[in-house]
Amino acid sequence: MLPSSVIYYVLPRLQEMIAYRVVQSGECTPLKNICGIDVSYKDDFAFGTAVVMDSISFDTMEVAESVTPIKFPYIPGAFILREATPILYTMRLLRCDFDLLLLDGHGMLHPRKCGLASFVGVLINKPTIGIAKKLLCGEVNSEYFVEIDRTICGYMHMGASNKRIYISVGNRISLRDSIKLVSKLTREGQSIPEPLRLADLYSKHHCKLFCRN
DNA sequence: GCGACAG
DNA sequence: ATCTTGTCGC
Repeated sequence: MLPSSVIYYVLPRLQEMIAYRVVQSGECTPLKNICGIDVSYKDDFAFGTAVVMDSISFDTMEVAESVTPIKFPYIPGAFILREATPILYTMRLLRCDFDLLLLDGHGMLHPRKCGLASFVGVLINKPTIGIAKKLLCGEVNSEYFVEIDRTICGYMHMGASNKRIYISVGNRISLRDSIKLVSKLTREGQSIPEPLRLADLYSKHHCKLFCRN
């Protein structure tokens, strides 16, 4: 089992170092191939699914799936311990390239400005956006921006059926562009951007199929 | 000390 | 996240 000193001292220092590398702005180049990765869990295994989709046509370009052993428990604020490895492993299986990665969890909307999307974004040095269903920290202001210590770190987006999601910069993109892209990539009647919604759907499906044998 | 706490 | 049947609602 993981020593608590790693969770309470080593990991936070690593997160602060990674947060320092986060770039909160992006280039003007069009983001064509969008990747969404999500992970489901069953017993001792993590089932990761990556979906790459064309941002204009919404055509699925590629799907990759992986099964890896679960190494860590879920600890709020230390989510990267549990989910980063399955995500990186699944991403490695992709044959086609992508311009933007969407992840289930926060980016810089995090106590140490380094949630899952920022951690992975800095590691792979690509644009990433964090999309979470619940707040880990911060307060929503009157304009739906989420503040930590009076600094804007994210945005609360109202999806279909009054379902809300919290958007934050992962890496190499602005919050403004993140909000725009999430809206653009979300289908009518849905609240989660399509690549992530499919990744979630497929990973749960893969998980159930796998466990029936 | 107590409660809150991404998936 | 996952464990789980029927059930309330658009």
